[in-house]
Amino acid sequence: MFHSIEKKVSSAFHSHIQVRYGIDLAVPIEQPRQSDFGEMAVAAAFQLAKQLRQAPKKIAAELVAEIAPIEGVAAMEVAGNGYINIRLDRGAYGAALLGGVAEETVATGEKIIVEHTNINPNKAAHIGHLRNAALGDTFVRMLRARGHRVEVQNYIDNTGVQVADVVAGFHYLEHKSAADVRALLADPAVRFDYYCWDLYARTSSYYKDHPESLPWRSATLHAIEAGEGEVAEMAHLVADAIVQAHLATMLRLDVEYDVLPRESEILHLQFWAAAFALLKERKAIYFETEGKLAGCWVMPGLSEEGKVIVRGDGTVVYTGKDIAYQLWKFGLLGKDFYYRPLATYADGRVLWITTDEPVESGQQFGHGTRVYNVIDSRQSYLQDVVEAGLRALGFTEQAAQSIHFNYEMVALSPRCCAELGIELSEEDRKRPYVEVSGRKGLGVKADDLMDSLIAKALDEVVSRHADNAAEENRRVASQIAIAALRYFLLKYTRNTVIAFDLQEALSFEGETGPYVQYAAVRARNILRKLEERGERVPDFAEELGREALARQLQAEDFWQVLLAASKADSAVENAVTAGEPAHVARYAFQLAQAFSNFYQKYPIIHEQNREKKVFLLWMTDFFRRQLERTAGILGIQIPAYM
RNA sequence: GGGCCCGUAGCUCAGGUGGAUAGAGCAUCAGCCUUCUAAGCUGAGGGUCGCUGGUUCGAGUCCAGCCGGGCCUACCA
Repeated sequence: MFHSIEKKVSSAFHSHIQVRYGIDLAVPIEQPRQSDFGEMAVAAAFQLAKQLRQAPKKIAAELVAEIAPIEGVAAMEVAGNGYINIRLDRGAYGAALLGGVAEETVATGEKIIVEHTNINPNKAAHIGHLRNAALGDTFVRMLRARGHRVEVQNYIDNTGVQVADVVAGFHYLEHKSAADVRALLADPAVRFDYYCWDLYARTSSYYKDHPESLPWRSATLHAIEAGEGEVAEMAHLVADAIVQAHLATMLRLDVEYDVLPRESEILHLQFWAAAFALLKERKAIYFETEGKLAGCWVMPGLSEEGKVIVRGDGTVVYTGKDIAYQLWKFGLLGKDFYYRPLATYADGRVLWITTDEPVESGQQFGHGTRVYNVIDSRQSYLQDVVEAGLRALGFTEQAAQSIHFNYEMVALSPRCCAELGIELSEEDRKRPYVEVSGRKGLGVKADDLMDSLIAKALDEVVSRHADNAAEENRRVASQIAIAALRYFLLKYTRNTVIAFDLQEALSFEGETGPYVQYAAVRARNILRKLEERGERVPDFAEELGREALARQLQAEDFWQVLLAASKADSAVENAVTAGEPAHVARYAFQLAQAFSNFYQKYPIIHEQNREKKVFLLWMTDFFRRQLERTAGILGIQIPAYM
């Protein structure tokens, strides 16, 4: 609602300025500094002042006097040195909200692909992966809330070095066969993703201490790329099992996907071969014959020595396969995967996975017009290489639509490491924070963190609702824990390094997910209590006319609170434009805060005046809906009680 | 050496394309539960927006140069 008036005001000013002064000026709508200045502010007079060489104040006065009335706007006034403050017609605004005037969405034909999570399937997920998934999933929800068509892809790098290292660990260090790995998988006492977590760290450190063993890696990679034999079979076992573990972990956070494109198919279905041929043909890469990169295919330009795409031993680096994948996402490769269903989510949506066996699934994925790759900032260089690859192939438009949705890493503070019993080197102890490293086995596992959060939440829930069924309490505790975790991961803007702090992550008070949930639960309780007392929730449209609304909304408190609640669409739209899920989180918190205030200050059920009571109930209901919707965009559920 | 990012209250962080008196949470202190759930609310203290210049009517925000920190610059991702 607020958003559509904003747009109306902006375009009214834009066209008036165009006609009156012949200037094409984008007119942003600002928030006045103080709420008693009005609901919107326009600073266009300052911009015009430069071009017209007149005082801003004079121009502002002219604009206010000459512009035609705008629907929904009650008054405009010049303030300060040339601000134009705008006051809305409160009764009309309330009536429109009550009438449920539909918010227009931006339905374009565009298909947006968001790739996120993308964890190497060789070990349990850690806190850093959770940030990726929370950001990606929330951004998807934001886009969908604005009416965009979005496809969620989670790329599975099942033929890369990281999988190879775990397989090499099984094969060379533990002398295990495929049958042994199978037995391990079947053993209920073994948590396979945790087992691999340790094995991966062990193998990595073995390579470090015994560089002469590095040929193991190359041999393993070759075997995996060839796709045949014992080693390749082990790689499949490991990757498939870990993918299942990751999906389960992410599902705890309500993160779901549409399709899992796998790197093995990129190789087997000759995606890479096709991309390789294209890269060679268009001279985007060259074969190095001398120097230390002799024998490699190299893409020049981005760093001093160029980026190796094909190694001296003939295997492809991840970035090479990523170029092929990126081409496919845009439908530029002229090749396609086959798909088979992997799982069905609770709402009936099917998760598909790629396969190299020709099957007619009737599914089509890819062919996006815009692609967001949710990948941490450390990989900016690699993402630049992928983009440069597209450009070198002549796909400049698609290169421009390839968006690296980057974010800073999650790190651990030395204090946090101490609390978690993680030993640090002398050097690391002096740092402000230490990188999470799967290679070093250094990090907080996602499932462990969620378990701690749930245990803590359960304590709180049981202390308040000891009488409720244990199962109910567990469900509520889990919803609270997930809300706390998602909010914690989302409240930082993308380019802030999160120095993970256990105390802060475990907090359920202040600016947290549970605070938002609590406000929504209270709003629901009011409506529930009303019915428990034998009263009915009124027919708001019936009882609250425009005059009544105008009367009630004269109270500044009520008006401000309603205004805040009505800005959900505006907040989400701005957050989409900024590419910043943190903005939605902040809005949700502010909304909850406004309601908590309102709740504290005004008894609703006990209000004696009928009109006021109905009005307060309507406000409560409207708040509840907006809060639930916004929380939903953050992937936060509202528990039945708290 | 080159590229990207960060520096704002004791701590952790927000501060749309420059604009009105720099904000929030935590922590600290003082209050509020016989009244819709205290995971809450009210109030207080707390700031040289890293430093120095520049652009401008106006700079936390833009530009330059410093200082401090992080990441990348791999035939790992």
